Amino acid sequence: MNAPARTRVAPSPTGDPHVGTAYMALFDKAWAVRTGGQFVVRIEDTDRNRLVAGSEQQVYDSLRWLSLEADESPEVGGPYAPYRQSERLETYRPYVDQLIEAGHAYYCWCSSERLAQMRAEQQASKQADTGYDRLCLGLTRDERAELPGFSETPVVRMLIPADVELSFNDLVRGEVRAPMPDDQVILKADGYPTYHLAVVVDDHLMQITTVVRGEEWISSTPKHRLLYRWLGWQEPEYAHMPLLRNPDKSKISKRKNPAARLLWFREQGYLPEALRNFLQLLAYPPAAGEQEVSSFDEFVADFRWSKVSTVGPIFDMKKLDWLNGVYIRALPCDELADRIVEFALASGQWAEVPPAGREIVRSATPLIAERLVTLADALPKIGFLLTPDDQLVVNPDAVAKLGPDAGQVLDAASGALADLGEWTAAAIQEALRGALVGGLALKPKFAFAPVRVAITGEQVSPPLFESMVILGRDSSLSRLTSLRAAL
RNA sequence: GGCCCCGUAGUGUAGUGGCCUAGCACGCGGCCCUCUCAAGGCUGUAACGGCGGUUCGAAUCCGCUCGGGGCUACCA
Repeated sequence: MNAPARTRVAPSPTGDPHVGTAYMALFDKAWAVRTGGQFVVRIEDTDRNRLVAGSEQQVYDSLRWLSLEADESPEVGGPYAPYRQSERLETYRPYVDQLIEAGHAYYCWCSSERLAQMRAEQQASKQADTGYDRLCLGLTRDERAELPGFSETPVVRMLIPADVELSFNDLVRGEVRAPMPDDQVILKADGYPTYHLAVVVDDHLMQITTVVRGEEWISSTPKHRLLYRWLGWQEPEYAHMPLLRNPDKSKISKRKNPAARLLWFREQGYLPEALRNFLQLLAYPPAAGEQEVSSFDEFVADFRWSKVSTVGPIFDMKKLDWLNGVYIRALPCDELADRIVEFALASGQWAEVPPAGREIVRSATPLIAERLVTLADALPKIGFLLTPDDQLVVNPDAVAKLGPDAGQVLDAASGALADLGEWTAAAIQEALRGALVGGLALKPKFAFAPVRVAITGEQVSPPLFESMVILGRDSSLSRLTSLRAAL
């Protein structure tokens, strides 16, 4: 058994929460729960230029929506607060000074213009190593000021030794080699730390034992390990997850893929448990004989890092649709009905719950549960039940496809139903079968089509007889009559 | 350009030298069921990027090659 792990997800509040945040959080949380540890949310807001108001709250809301609540976060607090990097600024500075004093870091006054020019030249000359050229290394401010490309406010850079260790062990991939780093900036001119410094200091101070992050960080890991060593701290374990992809195989992005926005799934009417299962599947394929549909508890019970995939998966929406259907069908009908109502309100399908709306949704949900892909599909399917008879819109295409005997069928149906003793699905079916299939010698498929169009306005609908029960006898007869008159 | 990660059907994958004439799921096609559409049942389709090794034997090991991705910021 493993020691209790502390894991963390560290989103940047730079817009709508990214689906990758939930993806990482799922694996973070799974490992924390598995080992009896804690899952922490830390907000990485050191990039002041890209901050977006409200984005942080959306992170908490969407993680809660997915049942991936943090044990510690800026929202709920915790023993290692503050959990927001912008509130930890004074925390980082002493370590920077310590590194400078020890000769592991140095000031750099190069202007961004000079840096850009240097990079361009390196590109043009197709030089092998493209890192910072160390112009400022060993110089005082005044010495450096004599040289071109000077900027008054310095940054602090790491002094990467030539023998930096490039290999490390990864929980998912085993032994991994990373590229040679350059003299990375760790403290920006505005006094904010870069990710590299902040992540190491915070992870250490917050006692994070297992760093779960995207594959794109593999190349930065040697820098982080160097900082741990210089600061005399114990390193965490690393788990680099495969990157989610767009259909064109590039790293998933909001520009190319609406599903890169975590909120998109909620807006589309996906169930959080289905999305959670889907995200799990992307990086944690079932072994032979195992099920794809699995709960979070089952996921946790079985969890092993070695089972995590190393290949970046492309989002397969068809699979998500299928999974969502599986979860919808597994929900108790009353709960599904409540979620449909909730979704209708949240999405704007309904401004408010119409009279009898909730009851109608409840009684109609059993009829449509197995016909739904998302919650968004529900209301359109039962709109005819929520519409007053005189406002029912009958689709002209549906009418056009009816046979020439439609009028006769409707008359016979009305006749059979007018004096029906009990208004139940079974009784309605029996009466209509007798009158149409038996009486008019029609095939069931053609016998019921005109009735369906009259009742629902469409060619395709939830089960007809059950729908008529919900609608009631008066409405049903009135609709049969209206279509008869309109033919 | 340099370094790193990855490469099984349309998609996600199982597979760690013989059990693989390559399994599963989604998708797609067919049939059954059936008041439409779904759901469900049965069934079909389709893949080891390429080339060389190692071996009695390779999807599995090695080399090269091709392809995709990532990093190469005072972004994370």
